[in-house]
Amino acid sequence: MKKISESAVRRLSLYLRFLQEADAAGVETISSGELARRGGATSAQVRKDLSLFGSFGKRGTGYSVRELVREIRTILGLDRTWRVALVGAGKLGSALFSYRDFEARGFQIRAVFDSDPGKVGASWGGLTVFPDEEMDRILREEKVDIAIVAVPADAAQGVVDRIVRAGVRSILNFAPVRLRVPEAVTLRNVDVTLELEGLSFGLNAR
Amino acid sequence: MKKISESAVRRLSLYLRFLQEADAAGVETISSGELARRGGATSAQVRKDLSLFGSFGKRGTGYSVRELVREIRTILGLDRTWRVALVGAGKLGSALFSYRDFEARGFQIRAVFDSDPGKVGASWGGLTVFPDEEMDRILREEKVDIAIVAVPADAAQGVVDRIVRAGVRSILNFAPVRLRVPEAVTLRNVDVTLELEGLSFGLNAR
DNA sequence: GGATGTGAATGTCTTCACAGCT
DNA sequence: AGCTGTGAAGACATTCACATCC
Repeated sequence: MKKISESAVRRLSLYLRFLQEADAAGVETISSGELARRGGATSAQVRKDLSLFGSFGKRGTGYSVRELVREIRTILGLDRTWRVALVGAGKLGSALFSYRDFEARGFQIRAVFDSDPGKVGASWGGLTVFPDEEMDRILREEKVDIAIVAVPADAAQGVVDRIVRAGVRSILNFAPVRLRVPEAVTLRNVDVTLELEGLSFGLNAR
Repeated sequence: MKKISESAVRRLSLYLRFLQEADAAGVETISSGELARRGGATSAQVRKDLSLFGSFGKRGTGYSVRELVREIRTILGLDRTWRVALVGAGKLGSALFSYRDFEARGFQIRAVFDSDPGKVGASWGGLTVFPDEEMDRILREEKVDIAIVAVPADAAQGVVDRIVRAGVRSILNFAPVRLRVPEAVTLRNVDVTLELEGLSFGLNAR
């Protein structure tokens, strides 16, 4: 299969969001132009992105909203649920945990971990917070697909090493640090400081 | 001046992080190769990125860590403090507020807002949480440079419109929604759902 | 000798523009 | 006539490779 760029995947997610709104609003058909307007792209871009995966439109008419929703969900792997673990039960972890939009999109949090004995044993919406030492066992038992890392920067690499050893292949990291993972593991970073510094650059350059 | 890509700016931030660690560890000189290894790039990339802004190295030797830290800080606008407002005093807002690493990097939170009367009036580390209605006045009084939006998706566009009207030109948005802002305003998005969906795509494609 | 700075070459992503289908 | 699907062109970003300087 062709190599798909990260930005193309990101745009597909955005298209999907808008398409789901449109579907809920009863819209049946949509053109690449309309989709582009709301997805933050050009119409050619939309068509190119979709054409990477197939021919979903009708010439002269556009795309069936319903059908395109189904197609993109399949492409992105959102036609199933993913089993997620949250590592780090601090303020950020808590905010992520209670952000129930994930659940709605098929990301189920199955386990929560923390290294702080003061937090271990607490009950989080039916889940018990487990100590880091139990990670290997539980990640395997729960067949976790994706781990979210929300620990301080200096603890992140150790945590990630554990996660990798437990066989988890996808990691979303919130710690502001560059982590090393094996080739076979996919790592994404959400780095708020980096974003702020980007804004700083933009403000500075005027 | 040349146009600088967003990814180049992001890499500069990463280089800076490592350089500051190295500086703290007493390292005086560093080569593009070493910097690349830790910054997640190639040596040619490092040199190219830096050359966009000047010639900071010595041939045969490398770069002075101390000097390069100073240069990159200047380039990114981190040689000053930026005045930040936080809009949304929910769990995410609270997590961001207590994340004191921002402060250390020159991003000072000067005001907090929320639309919930139950939260308005609370004291957050010396700051009073103000109602949305006061945003226009306070953003101007406090000369806020950057607004962080941490409100639910359906409230985000309204909040952003207010922020823009108050003259703030840089916004970091955490709501999972595509916002419209005028050309002159810089908007960055941190969209956790999008990142998870990206990981889903990666897992799915095997 | 060793590492920078940078044109040239390569690779990747986006936009153009139009043939082809409905 | 209208809108998709897609090669070709163009823009942009990365990597190569080497002359240049410390």
